[in-house]
Amino acid sequence: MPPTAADGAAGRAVTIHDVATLAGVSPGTVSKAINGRGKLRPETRERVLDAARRLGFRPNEMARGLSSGRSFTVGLVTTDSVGRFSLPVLLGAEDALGAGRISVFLCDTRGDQIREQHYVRTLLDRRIDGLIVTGRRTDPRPPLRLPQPVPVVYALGPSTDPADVSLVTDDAEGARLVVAHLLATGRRRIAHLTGPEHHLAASVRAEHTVRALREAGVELSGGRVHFGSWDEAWGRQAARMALLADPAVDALFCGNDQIARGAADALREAGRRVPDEIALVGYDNWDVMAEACRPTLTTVDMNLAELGRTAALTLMDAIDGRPARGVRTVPCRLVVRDSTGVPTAQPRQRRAGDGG
Amino acid sequence: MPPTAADGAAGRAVTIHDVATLAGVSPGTVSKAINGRGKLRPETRERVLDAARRLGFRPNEMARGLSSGRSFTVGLVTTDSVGRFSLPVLLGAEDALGAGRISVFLCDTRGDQIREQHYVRTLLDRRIDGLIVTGRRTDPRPPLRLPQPVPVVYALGPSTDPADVSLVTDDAEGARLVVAHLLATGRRRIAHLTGPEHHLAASVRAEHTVRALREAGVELSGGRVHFGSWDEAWGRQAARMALLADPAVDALFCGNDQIARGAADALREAGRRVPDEIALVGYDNWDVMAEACRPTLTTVDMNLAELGRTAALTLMDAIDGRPARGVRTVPCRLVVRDSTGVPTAQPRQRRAGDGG
DNA sequence: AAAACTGGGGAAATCGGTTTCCTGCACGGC
DNA sequence: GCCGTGCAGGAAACCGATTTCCCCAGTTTT
Repeated sequence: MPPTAADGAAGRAVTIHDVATLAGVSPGTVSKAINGRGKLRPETRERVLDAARRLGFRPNEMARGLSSGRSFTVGLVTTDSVGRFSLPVLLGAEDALGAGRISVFLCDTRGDQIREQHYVRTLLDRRIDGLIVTGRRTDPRPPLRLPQPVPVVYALGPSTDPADVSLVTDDAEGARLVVAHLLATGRRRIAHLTGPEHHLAASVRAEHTVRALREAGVELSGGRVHFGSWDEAWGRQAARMALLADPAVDALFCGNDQIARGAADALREAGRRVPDEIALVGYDNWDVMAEACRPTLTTVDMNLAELGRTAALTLMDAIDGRPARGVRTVPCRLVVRDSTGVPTAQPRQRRAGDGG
Repeated sequence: MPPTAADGAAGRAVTIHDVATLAGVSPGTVSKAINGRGKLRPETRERVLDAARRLGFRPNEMARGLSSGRSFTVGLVTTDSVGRFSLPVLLGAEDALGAGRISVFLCDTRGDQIREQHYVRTLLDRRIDGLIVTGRRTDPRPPLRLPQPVPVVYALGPSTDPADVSLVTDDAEGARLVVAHLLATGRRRIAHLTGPEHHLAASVRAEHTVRALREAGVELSGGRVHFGSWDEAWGRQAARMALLADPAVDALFCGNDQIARGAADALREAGRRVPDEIALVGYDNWDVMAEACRPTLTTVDMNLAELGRTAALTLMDAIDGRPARGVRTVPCRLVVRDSTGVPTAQPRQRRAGDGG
């Protein structure tokens, strides 16, 4: 007795052979009917498809992959645990790949080289069609050691090998956007508070901030960038330093949203009104920080999901025989909220009991 | 010419047949040698293994899965996008599964029923051995509609079907831990500020908070739970309400870390010193909130990674023929930081410039 | 010395599809 | 009426492993 659509727990899964029997044709013909290959009478094709439908036939992807040589799977390797930055990239990639009927193997190496190597072997054993590697932020990483050549795309953290293709955020553009916005809203004494100088993200943003200001004929408030760490405590401290260095400072551009939030607290405690007396800008558009900040925070969104999507598309191109190389940037965008409101404007949406 | 370990880009992958040829045996014998099955002379086995090593042979997992009927893969479906809570669960599960030589397909349904159904079909087509489903928080969800029976474990958000097995956090224990800690450190007028009443997490924690207090012969400060939303703005507002309702309140137990953080800000602005005059407790142990809070926040850690690991182990048991059923809780733990320091103690670690 | 074991390893079926090659049939042209 | 043509679909090889079955040689048993 051949399985039926309603066999449920009872029988084994429906195979192409069952469909062939029901339709009164050979398995090969079923394959052709389903995949639209070969020459078949429309009537036959319809009969086969109907049989497949009646049995609830779903082709075994492992068997299919075995003969076709393509598994329609890719590996998603996050070298440095999945975090706040890699997660959106991951999801963006998974989204785009899913649309391309490709399934995703998730591998979290927790920053362990041994584990990374192990995962790569495992993925190759499963005959993945390609690999996406996300690293930490923008700092480059050595390329994956691959026993066999496989299409790879690096996302977020680029490969040090220029022959590889990498997708990164455009921190230079982000800094320029912020500076342009601050200048356009009338700020002239702009300070920059950011993370550790040895982080590429911090140094690149700082460099382009200074450059953009200089091109506009403006000098950095306080004369130097305040490098520190990425947390709120540093934001509070750095804001106080900036006020001390230049009491007339009228804007703080922070290297991330946490620093900005710390700065917001320090400014409030120092009695400086944001945005009336001083504007505040963050980076990352991390909703819980940007929305909880008082006032809500103007910040740069790096479009990480878009970066992930682009990485997936780039990978699919490479799998289809159109490889790419080099480092490519994904545009970011400025998200304007209350912390850079036009200075003369009154604070908007002052919620009951939400005293600044 | 058979492929060698160093064939790299040139040739096709090394197959069991290549190994057989090099070792001078049949493919079947190679399989036995590698998997430790059948009867082989030690000398033959060694010769085969050596040949495999020399060629860098790695068995094709798709072929292996086809004959064995097991794919050694599982699907990880997050019904409601991957977020702050589901991510640690995911990673914990992936960790445990990886240790069991099982690879993980990641599927993010973004809360879309259609997409969920699509993913389930796709995963079944790939002949996954089992499924883990993570939902949003503790609120139950209808079970997955499965065309074929497959082992499933629900994590974080339980299934409404008691025949399924679900793993959830132990919110009752969390509330009891907090109350016990507050009472033990001498607090007696304890208020509870939390999220929307219709969220199970909020109502369960509230219920057990009240119950634990009552069992200790203490009434809730203000006489009622302050339900609201999960954000900082509500935390600020609710804290002010709690102070108004009971000016002598000496502890605020908050339903999550964001509410607690908002409360911390409101308390500071109201001139109440934490923890000297009033203790503050959060829930979730979300590091960026708990560590950035002034003072650092005592909170409940739900052990979400552990929950994910347990879900994976439960699933592997089910796959091996030992199914489970019912809702199981994973113990949580209290993380004590400065916000509940013994009232008489001086604030510790007063960092330079970090005025409270 | 014949019969019965036993250990070692090969041949071939199998998993579930895909794809190539080939055949049978109907049709058209001469 | 015969031959070439083309269409529809079948047979079988193949993808890369696993596993059963079987055979052969050497050893033990009677």
